[in-house]
Amino acid sequence: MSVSIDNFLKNIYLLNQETAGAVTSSNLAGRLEVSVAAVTDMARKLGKQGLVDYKPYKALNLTERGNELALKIIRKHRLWELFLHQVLGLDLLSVHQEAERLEHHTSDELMNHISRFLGHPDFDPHGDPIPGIGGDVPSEKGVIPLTEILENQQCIVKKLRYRNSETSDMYDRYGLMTGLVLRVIRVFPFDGSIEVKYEDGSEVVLSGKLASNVFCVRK
Amino acid sequence: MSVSIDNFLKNIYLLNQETAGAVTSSNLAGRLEVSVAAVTDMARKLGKQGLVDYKPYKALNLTERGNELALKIIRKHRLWELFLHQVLGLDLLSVHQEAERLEHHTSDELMNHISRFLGHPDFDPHGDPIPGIGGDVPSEKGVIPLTEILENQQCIVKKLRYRNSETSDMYDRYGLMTGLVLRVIRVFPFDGSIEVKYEDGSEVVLSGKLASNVFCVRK
DNA sequence: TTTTTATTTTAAGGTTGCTTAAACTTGTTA
DNA sequence: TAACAAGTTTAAGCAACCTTAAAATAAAAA
Repeated sequence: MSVSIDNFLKNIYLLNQETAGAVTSSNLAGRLEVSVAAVTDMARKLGKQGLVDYKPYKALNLTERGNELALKIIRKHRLWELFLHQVLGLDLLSVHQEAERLEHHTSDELMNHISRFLGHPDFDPHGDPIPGIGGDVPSEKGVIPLTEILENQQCIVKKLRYRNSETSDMYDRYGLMTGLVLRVIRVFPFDGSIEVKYEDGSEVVLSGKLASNVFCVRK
Repeated sequence: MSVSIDNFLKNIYLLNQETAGAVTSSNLAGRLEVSVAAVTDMARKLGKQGLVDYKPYKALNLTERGNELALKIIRKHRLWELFLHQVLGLDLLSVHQEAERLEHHTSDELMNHISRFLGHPDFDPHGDPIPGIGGDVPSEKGVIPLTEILENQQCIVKKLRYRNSETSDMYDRYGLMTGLVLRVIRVFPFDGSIEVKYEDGSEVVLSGKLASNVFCVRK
């Protein structure tokens, strides 16, 4: 299984999750940073191999086998992230970049060693679920965007979406991290921004866009 | 830097060390498991890039820059080996196979984290020296083959050469590992085999060939 | 319904790292 | 010294994965 195929399958899966909609060639091409033609080629090829359900001009879907492979890669990615963060102390941004490469070059055996070392964890340091060996994805029941928390309710941050250099800076600026306890003070309908209070008593206003990427459970 | 180039440089370095002689295209081809023609191609290409000193029909040598790169890869390989063995408990054979892939996909930064985590070690679990960030190779002064130890002398095993499924089985069979203390009881000049005594009092005879791959320091 | 626009596919071609087979060097042997 | 054997290089070609540009299709607007 080549790195290209790995990434192709993985990103169909992720794109499907994130947008909850049809995965198009151009979406995927943008995400993989290759031409749309390259996506068509690969889709047809993996269609023949029974990993992707490919019909010309139609949305891309994984077959059951394709899904299994995608989950395997994602398992490796997220276990590496947690390991590098927890054991070696890498920051959340580096952790993603390293995992992005290591995930393709790690045997199932090594990954299981790492999983055992970590106590078979369910979530990575970004709050994303780590698929099990059998492909079962830990449930994120009750995890909702911060924007759905009502005024005066408390919640615990579970997940910060889309970690990249831009969002990472924002998260750091506001001290947002998984496990943080917040109370929603006010919601401003005007622009969707949300005023929250930290446990230490300090208060800040988060933009609606930022808040929609912060996921939490009600307390 | 591609995996192929990494491996090309690394194996010129290692072959040079091991045979202490000229590295030929066919030697290298055998080791890399590619055709001789592929080696010629790559040699010419890396010659142009200033990483290999290439002259047609002559032995292959690394330039200074090529040497630096080779040492960087070897550093990564050996740090991974030690880490996987010491921290995750993988056996010495798996450790090599995993490192063989991970070495090409690990950033310098991650490697430095691992090195720090391990306390900047000097030797990997096979007893091979781990090059430093600056490319300095820890000295193996006083490390000699077991065949050079005289009768009735004691020594400490420092290194078991050529770990593969064949040798590994032998090493396991005789309980040979780095750190082991041995006393040479008798040398049989007939076939070069050597009788040794373990610390627990048990005695075995090692073949001359096996003994020549066991390296140690006098005690 | 026809036309326009956006998206997708096809076609042709490039690069990398490999292959086999033929041609060529080199060094040794007769 | 001529010829041979071993080893090396060159030549031609292949597969994977990508590119750009032209052709085809689908979906939306007129």
